[in-house]
Amino acid sequence: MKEDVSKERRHLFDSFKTRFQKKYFPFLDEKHFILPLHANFFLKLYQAYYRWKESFYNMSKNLVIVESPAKAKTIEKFLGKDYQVKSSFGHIRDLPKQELSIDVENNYKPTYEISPDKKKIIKELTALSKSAEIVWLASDEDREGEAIAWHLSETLKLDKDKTKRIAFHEITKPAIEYAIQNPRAIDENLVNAQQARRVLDRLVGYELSPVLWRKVKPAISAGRVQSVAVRLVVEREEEIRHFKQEIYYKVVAQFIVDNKFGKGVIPAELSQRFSTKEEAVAFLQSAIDATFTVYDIEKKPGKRSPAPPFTTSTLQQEASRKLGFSVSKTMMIAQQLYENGQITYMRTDSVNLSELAINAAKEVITNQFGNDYFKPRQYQTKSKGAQEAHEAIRPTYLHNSEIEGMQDHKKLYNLIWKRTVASQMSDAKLEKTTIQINISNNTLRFTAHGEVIIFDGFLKVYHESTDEENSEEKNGLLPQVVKGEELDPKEINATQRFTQSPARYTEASLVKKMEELGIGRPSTYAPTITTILKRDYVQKLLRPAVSREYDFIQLKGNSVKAQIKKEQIGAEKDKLSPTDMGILVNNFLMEYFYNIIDYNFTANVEKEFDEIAEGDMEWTSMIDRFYKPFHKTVDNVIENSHHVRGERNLGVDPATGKSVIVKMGRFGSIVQIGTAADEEKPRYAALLKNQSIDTIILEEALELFRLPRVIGHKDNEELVAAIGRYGPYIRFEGKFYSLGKLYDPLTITLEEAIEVINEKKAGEVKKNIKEFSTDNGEIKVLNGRYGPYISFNKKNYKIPKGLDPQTLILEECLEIIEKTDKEKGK
DNA sequence: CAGTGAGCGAGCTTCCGCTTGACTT
Repeated sequence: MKEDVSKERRHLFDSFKTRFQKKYFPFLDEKHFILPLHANFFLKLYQAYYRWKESFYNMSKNLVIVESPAKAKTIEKFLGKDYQVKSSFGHIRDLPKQELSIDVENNYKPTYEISPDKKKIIKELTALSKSAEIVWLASDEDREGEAIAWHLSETLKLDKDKTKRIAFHEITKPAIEYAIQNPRAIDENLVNAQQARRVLDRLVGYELSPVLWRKVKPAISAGRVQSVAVRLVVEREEEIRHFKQEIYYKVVAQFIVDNKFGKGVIPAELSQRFSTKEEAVAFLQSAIDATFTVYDIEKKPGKRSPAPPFTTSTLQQEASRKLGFSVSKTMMIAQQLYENGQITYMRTDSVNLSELAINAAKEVITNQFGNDYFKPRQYQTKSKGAQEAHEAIRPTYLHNSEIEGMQDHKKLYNLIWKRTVASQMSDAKLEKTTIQINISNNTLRFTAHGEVIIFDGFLKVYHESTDEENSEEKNGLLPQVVKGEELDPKEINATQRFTQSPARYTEASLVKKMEELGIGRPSTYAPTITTILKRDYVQKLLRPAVSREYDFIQLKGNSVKAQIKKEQIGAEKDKLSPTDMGILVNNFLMEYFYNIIDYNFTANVEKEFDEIAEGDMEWTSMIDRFYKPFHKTVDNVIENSHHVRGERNLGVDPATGKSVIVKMGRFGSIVQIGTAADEEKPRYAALLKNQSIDTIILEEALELFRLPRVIGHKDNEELVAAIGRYGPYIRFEGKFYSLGKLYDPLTITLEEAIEVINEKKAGEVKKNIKEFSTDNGEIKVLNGRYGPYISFNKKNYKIPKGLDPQTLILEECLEIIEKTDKEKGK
C-alpha cells in the first residue's frame, strides 16, 4: 500500500518536472533542479493549478446531477454542449454507522455525515456547481431520490435561485427536454417522509440488535426488513413440519378411439378420488363388466394473456426458474448489461414501458411475426408501495433480439427481450374441450380435458413459468368423438398419491413474498437475502432425494393387478430453511417485539410516510409515537428477560442415567450429556447442519457422541474420523482429509482411510505444476477442477489455448496476468 | 477451511436504501 503511494508520487513528480520545469526553467538541468524536499510543494502547486484549469475548461452553464453514471452518459448526449451531466453515485450523506446519530431527546434530530466513499465526488461537484449558472438536480422522482436532491443542495450549499429540481421517468430526448422546461423546487414533505423512513429503520435496527447481543448472541442483528424475511422462512418450515399428509387414489383411464375420424387415445380422470386402496380396487373390479359411452362433449373458447414486462422482482424469479440464477447473480449480470447500454435500469418496481419502447415493439413484432401478433398494452403495477421512478426492465434497442457477450449475459438479455416483446403481443386463443364419459354400472364419470391452441399469439415468444414443481401433464388435442359413442378402455390405473406440504422458499420466491408484503425495495432484495444467509439465520441445505413406495393398481384386459412402485422425491438444493439461530431469534422477537415483525408493520408505516409526504403529518411526531413505547419495551426486555438458549430436554442417556439436553451453544447448536452441576464435566457434541434443536430425538443425539472416532494408528499417529463444518473428515498428522460422500465416518475402516489420505497426497503433487517467485509474490501454475490455471496474488488466471502449462516460462505467465488484468479493468 | 462449549471482562458488533469507485489535460 505504502509502496503504491510513493510510486504514485514519483510518477506525478516526474510528470510535473517534465512540464513545469521545461516550460519555465528550460535553462536548468533537469536532474539538478528539484530537490526531494521541494517535491511536495511543487506537486501541490501543480495539483491546484490543474484543478483550476480543469474547472475552467469544463465550466458549463448548466450542471445536471443524476444518480447513476451510466444514466449521466446517455443524458449528456441528449442535452448537448451547454450541459454537463454528473452523477452522485446514489446517496451522498447518511447517519454515521458507529453510533445511533439521532438525538431522541431533541425532536429526533438526525446527524448526517458525508459518506466516506463520497467525499471525492462531493469535492468535485462542489467545484463544478460553483462555476455553473444553474444546477439541475435530476435524481429519481421518488422518496429516496428527493432526499438525494435535498442532501445535495445542503452539502453543496446550493443557492436556491440557481437550483432547479427536475425528474424524468424515461430517458428519451422529449422526456428530458420536457423535464428541463418544467422544473420545480425540492419537495420538503417528500424529503421528510424519507427522513422518517431512515430514522425509523435506524432506531429499530440499532436498538433491537443490542438487545439480541445481550439476550441471544453477540454481533447478530435485527431490522424491519431482514427480521420479517427470517420470520417467513421460519414459519414456512413450521408449516412443513406440522403438515399432515393425506393419501388418496387417483383413477385414470386411457380410452381407445377408433372411428371414422381416425385413431387416438383419450386420457380421462375419474370424477372421484378414493381414500382407501380397497375402494380403488373395488372400483376397478366393477369396471371389468362396465361399458363406457361418451355422455357429453363441450367446446369452449379460451385465451391466455402475456405477463407484464420485468420488474426487479419478477426478473429475479424468472431468472431463477428458467436459468437457475441466484438473485445476486441476476442483479450482477443485469448491472453489466445496463452499464453496456443494453438494457434499461435494473432496479425498478414499475411495469411501465415508454412510448418509444412500445413503438419499437410494434416494429419488431409486425416485422417478425405479422400485424396479427401486435397488441399494445399498458400494465398496472400490483405491488404494494411501488414508487415507479423508472421504466420496466427492457432492452434499450428492441431490434437487437440477441447480443454479443458471455453466455450468462446472452441468456439474461434474451429472457428480457422475450418478456418485453411478448408483453406487447396478442393473446393466445385456445379451444378447450371437455369430454364426459359415462360408466354403465356406476354413477361416477370420467372426464377428459383437451386444449388446442388456435392462435399462438405471444406464446410464440415467451411462456412464463410457475413455482409449482410437478405441474400436471399437459393437456393436448383430444381425438374427435360423438355423443353416445362407446369407448374401449385400454387400461385403467389407480395410483396412490400424497398431498404435498407447501414448498420451502427459494431466494426468488422469498423475494416475491416480500414484495407482496411491501417489504424491502428493488435495490435491497438481493442484499437482504445475503444478509440473512451471512448472519446464519437461514441456510441452503442439500437434501438428497428419498425413495417412496406407492400402490399402483391396474385393470388391463380382464384382470386387476396390484403392485408397489417406487419413486424418488424431495431432492432439494438452493431452498431456504431456518437455522436454529434463526428460529431462536425469531421466537425471541415474536415474544417481545411482535409489532416490528408483524407482516403489516411496514405497510402501516408506509401509509404514514405517505401522509408525511402529503404534508398532512409531522415526521417527528410520527416517529415519536412509534419510538416512545418501543424504547420502553427495549428497556423492559433488557431488564427482565433471560438469556435464551432454546434448551430442550430429550430424556435420559441409558448408559449413564444422565439427562440429555440440546441447546444453543456459542458456536451453534449442541447436545450435552449431564449438567454443569454434576461432578463429572458434561460431554458435548455439535448438531449436524440438517438437525434442529426442535426436532432432534434422543437416539439421533446419542449417535452424535460416536464421533470423533479413533479409527486406528499409522506410524504411531492416530487417525480420527469426525464431522466438521465442511462435512465428514479424517484427521491425521494435524492435517484434514475430506471424506466426501463416499465414506461414512462412523463405518470407515483404517484401510479405506489410509487410501483417502494417499489419494489426496498424490493429488497435491499433481496439483502443483510449477512455481516462480517474483518481487511481488509467487506465481503458481496449478491443476484445478477445471484444468490448469495460474494463481498470483490470490487471483486466478486462465491459460490461453495452445499454451502447454508444463512448459510455461515466467515471462509468459506475466504476460497472461497483465493481459487478463487489463481486460478485466475495462 | 474444518477440532471448541469454565468464567472473567476488555472492546466490538447493528439498520435500510441509493449507487459503483480506483489519481490528472
